[in-house]
Amino acid sequence: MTGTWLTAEEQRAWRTYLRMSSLLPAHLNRQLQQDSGLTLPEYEVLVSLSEAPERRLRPFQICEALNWEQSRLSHQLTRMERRGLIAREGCEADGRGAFAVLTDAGAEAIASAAPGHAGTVRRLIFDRLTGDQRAAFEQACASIVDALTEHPG
Amino acid sequence: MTGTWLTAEEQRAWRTYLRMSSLLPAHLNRQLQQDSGLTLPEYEVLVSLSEAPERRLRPFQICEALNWEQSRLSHQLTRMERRGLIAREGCEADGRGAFAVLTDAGAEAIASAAPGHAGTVRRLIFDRLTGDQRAAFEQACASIVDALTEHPG
DNA sequence: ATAACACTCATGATATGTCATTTATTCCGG
DNA sequence: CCGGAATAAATGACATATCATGAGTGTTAT
Repeated sequence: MTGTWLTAEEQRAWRTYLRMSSLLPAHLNRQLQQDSGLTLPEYEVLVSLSEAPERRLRPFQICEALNWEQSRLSHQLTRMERRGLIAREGCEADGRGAFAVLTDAGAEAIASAAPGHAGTVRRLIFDRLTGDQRAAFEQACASIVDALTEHPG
Repeated sequence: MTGTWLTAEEQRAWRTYLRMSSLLPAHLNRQLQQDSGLTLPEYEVLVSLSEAPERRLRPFQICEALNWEQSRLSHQLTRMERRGLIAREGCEADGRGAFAVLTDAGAEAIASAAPGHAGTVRRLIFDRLTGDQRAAFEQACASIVDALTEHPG
């Protein structure tokens, strides 16, 4: 279906990407886990909340921000609530809704984890790319995101 | 730890990447699942085997090819064996070892899934990148892979 | 008003991934 | 040879992700 195969260059690029996409999250996850006891998904949720007004967001907003499935987030919030990183509150404006709120412990955790994580990202990635490369990389990622979000089907 | 934060441009690039890295595998996985009943991990294992001499590889070779953890592969092979996609055989040359062998059903599955998958990858990614962008993207991925594999620590 | 539909979120079952440990074998220095 | 270290692979316990579904609430057209 859909015609042609990938060219040799495309194949090579694609496999390089696959390799990277397998190694990078695993590495980041371990760095984070060892240095601060947080997992990468936890970190991402905490970042979202820490940047939100009043340290709180509706779950569906977190889903949009992170491009997660609703159910994944719900389970994740349950675990994070159990660990004291966030709390759940009801939403007065919308009876269906809820809020995920950053606890003090969560704020502390993200504050202490962020520098090490950011440093790792910078060292692994941005220190090794020229400005042009960084721009091209971002552009490529943006194109792919567009392709995935533009036509809903 | 490790000093400076990310610049605004780096942040933006990084978040774009994160967005892409969340959307792309999910999309590919669904396309594959719906069109051919295979999951992305299954597909990757089958590709490795289908390219190997005699359609067989030692598990540790698959791990190297895919950068997977050994235990993940072992569980995956168990599931794929149960589904009839691969078979396990002993290794005469090395008593500890084993072989994962592509079955006829596995070969059929990968053959029928590959064109659709490749087409999706091309359409989502390579059709939208100029040659320069593709090269820059590959280069960026390669740099990251280097960073992650060079110094074992 | 109210019925049909859409939205928000949670849950349970299942699939998948990770970590620590175990078993069996090979490799290598004495 | 032989004993200790390293390698190959599997396993069980647990963490996480996905899928299908359900319960409760809002929204809208008639």
